[in-house]
Amino acid sequence: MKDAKPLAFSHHDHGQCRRDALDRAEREGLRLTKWRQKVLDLLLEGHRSMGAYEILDRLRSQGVKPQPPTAYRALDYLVENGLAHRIEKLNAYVACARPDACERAGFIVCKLCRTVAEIECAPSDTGLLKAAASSGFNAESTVMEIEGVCADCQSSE
Amino acid sequence: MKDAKPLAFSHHDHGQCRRDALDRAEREGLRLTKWRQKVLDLLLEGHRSMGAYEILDRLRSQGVKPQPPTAYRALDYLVENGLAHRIEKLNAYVACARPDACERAGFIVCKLCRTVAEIECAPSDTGLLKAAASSGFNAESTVMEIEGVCADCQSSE
DNA sequence: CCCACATCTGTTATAGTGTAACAGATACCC
DNA sequence: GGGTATCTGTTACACTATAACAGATGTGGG
Repeated sequence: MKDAKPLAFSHHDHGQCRRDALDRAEREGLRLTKWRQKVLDLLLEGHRSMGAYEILDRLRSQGVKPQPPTAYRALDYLVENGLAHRIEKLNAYVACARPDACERAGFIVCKLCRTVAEIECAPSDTGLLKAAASSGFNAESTVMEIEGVCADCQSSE
Repeated sequence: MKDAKPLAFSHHDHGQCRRDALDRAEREGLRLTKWRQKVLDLLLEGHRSMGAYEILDRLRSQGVKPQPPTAYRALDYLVENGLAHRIEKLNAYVACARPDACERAGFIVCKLCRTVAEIECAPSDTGLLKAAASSGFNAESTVMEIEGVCADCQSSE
């Protein structure tokens, strides 16, 4: 069964996640400038989502002093180009974990540790889309998130 | 076909929507205090979502001068008790349009006029839930939203 | 009735999230 | 090498949301 254990919540070769993301950026000729690279690096540390101001703090602890727009610009670019996703429930951002299928992504979000598992959702998962289409609605983006508490956080409560 | 035309995007007896919501509040013995009543009334004017500060402005134009916590308290109560929903994509709130089935609700959200159609999503719509359960994740809430432009706003662009 | 308790309201202040606007620097391409 | 597009730095501000505490109101039991 596919996705029996969402990646984020099981042990895996995370270095591979990182390489996949960087490979993809190169294949698609994306311009990873200084800030974009730094922000992506932070997000790729794991499958934990980070708020824009947490990212800013981390950048500042590296000796540079960027302002909020710097972080938001980098995040906007990464999201627009599929290297990251925004988690609406948390007002936070997470690296894309499925460069191959980052459209139709759904997210399992632990509200305690902010870890995010990215799941590929089949088109049939979105009865909403049919209802939208039937009324002439032009769909542009979808949000599918489940929020709760992951197994690790449950056992350490 | 059910939901062939989402309610919010078609002409309908909106008075009935309003009565359904108020009936439900009474059946469940919910305490609709002054502010909760006022805020619910505003949301029930239509199927348009409103931000907390838009609600505040509307309340203030009625002669009273509530502060932000007043609006947020009323909204929190309405959401917790199923009389309203929060739309994450818009940081906004909308009256519940399906008092009979407001769990498992999904939303079709016009980003221009902020109208929101509420759709009942079958359990099968959430392959995410299976993936979550398989990793011992304890799901507490779900977000399902499609954002785009409704037929009306497309034709008047 | 009236007391005790829970709930709701009023108020101040502040935290957290996100953008507008504009000037200056850098990369890219012909 | 010059013109264009893109990216960066900076200031200031807008929007969203909550903490904390005092006071008012409602509710049920004796």
